[in-house]
This record gives sequence, structure tokens and C-alpha cells, in this order.
Amino acid sequence: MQFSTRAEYGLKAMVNLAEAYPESRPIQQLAKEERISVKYLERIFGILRRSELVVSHKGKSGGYTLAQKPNLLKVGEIIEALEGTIAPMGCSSSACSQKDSCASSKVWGILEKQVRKTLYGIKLNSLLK
Amino acid sequence: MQFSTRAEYGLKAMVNLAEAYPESRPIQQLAKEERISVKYLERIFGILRRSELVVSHKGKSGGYTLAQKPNLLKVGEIIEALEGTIAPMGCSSSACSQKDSCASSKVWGILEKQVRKTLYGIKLNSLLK
DNA sequence: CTATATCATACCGATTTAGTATGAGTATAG
DNA sequence: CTATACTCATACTAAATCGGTATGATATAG
Repeated sequence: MQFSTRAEYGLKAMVNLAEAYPESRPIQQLAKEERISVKYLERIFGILRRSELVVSHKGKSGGYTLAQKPNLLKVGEIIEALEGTIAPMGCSSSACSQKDSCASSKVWGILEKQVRKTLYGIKLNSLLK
Repeated sequence: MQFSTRAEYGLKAMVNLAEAYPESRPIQQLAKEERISVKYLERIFGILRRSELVVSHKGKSGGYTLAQKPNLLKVGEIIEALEGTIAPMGCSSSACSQKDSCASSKVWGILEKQVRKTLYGIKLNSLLK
């Protein structure tokens, strides 16, 4: 079970933005400070923006700002937006025809619930230095 | 965050073996009952055997048996063997140079601990029908 | 107007997934 | 003893995903 670096980079950058809150920061700066490819981080922030976790400001002296206060933003929201889902197996959340008869789907169900509980229990401000 | 079907198939087959315990069952039968490709399941059982979760019996009327009683076998062992690791990010368990300064690694650490606790808390016999 | 930003899209090489193909080795039923 | 039923190793494949790059359009502060 592995999250991709998308989640790692995105979370790092979000923590960085939380430190700047309510100021905004451009991708350039975030990428430099967190040692991430600028272009890749641009795409990651496309996802975060469309998920309304972040607000963009175009043009000179533009950049990104957290859409909410750091103490309201849950890490689970960020991870879920970046990874697409938190479910450890496709069958655990979506409609699986054998759901009832399948013993292992019980495991994925329990696990997803736990992971979700854990990640939604962590607020962004608790990660500040 | 997704486990592969390797984990799903392996777990299903292990539950099936738990039902047969202490009898053994050939791959053919397991694959048919769980609707999994025979050849693919063969390879999955190679992993399980090398991890000593399962014992093989060669030749005619051979097959696989659980290496331990179903109430001693933890789901976490099975998943970890099949997935290679339970860590949600490479940096959470292995040596990461920025481990202390990295805010997000804190999240992966907490999460891995939770997932491990959850999966090792489930015994195979609790999944029997 | 111009420099600095976001933002969309398409491309790339590498790796992983899920599965197949081939065939060797092994033990047992009959 | 032999045919058969099984394990088991290795190599291959198509498709998807990953991490990243390239190109260029669009918006805006100053």
C-alpha cells in the first residue's frame, strides 16, 4: 500500500501555505523551498484548486492561498483529493457484486474506515513547525 | 492509496484455505472457487510459501495448507508479505534525510502505525463464513 | 507594455500490474 | 512403473500509472 509522491508533495506544499496563511505564495517559491519540480507542482496545484482546497490568484504577484484556515483544513481532504480515493481496494467502497459473500472485502471496509478516521482527524495546523 | 489485487486474491485464497484447515487444497480448486486466474494465483502462492505463511505439497494430490492455525494467522502478515510493505510512503519507515524537518512525514508515521495495528488485529478465523 | 504568474494539454521514459506461456521438477494413484 | 496431477521458476506481454518535461495560452500588477 503506497501513496504516490503526489500526496507527499501536495501535503508538504499545503503545510508551507499554512505557514504563510492568509498570505499567498507562488508555485516557484513553494517548489524551491520544498525541493519539488516546478512543473510537477503546478499540476498538483491544479488538482488542489479544482478540489477547492486552495484559491489561485493569476498574474504578477499572484500565487495560491489556502481556501480555509489551517485549523479547519483536514489532512484527509488533501490526501483524498490528490489520490482520488482513500479506499485501499476498489471493492471496499464501490459496488461489488460479491460484497456480502466476499470475506476479504470485510478487511478493506474496516481498514478504509480506520484510515479515513485517522487522516480526517489530523488538521493542517497541527503540522506546523 | 490502493492495495493491488495480489493482496485481494491472496487474502481470499487464504480464507478459503482456512476453511479447509488442516486439509490442503490445490491451486486449481482455489482459483476456480475464487474466480482467479490459475497461473496468477500460482505466482501469488509462491510469495506466500516463501514467506512461510503456507506449506506446499508437491505431486499428485498435493496442494497448499496454512502454515498455522487460522486463529493464529494475522491478516497483517498476509498483506505485508504480498504487498512488500505496509508503509503508505517510502519515507515513513525507511531512513529519510529530512525526516525531522519534514512535516508531512509525521502524517505517514501516524498512518502506518494505525494501519499496521488494524491489520495485525484481524485474525484469519474471524473472516470465516 | 511587460514581466510574472496561473493553467491546459500533450508528451516521455520507467516502473508496476495483472495476466499468459513455456516448461521443468516431483510425488502419488492406480 | 507410468501416467497424471500437482508445484514452481522464468520470461514475456499489454495496459496503466508515475514522476517529470515541453509548449504555449491566458491573466494581471505595476
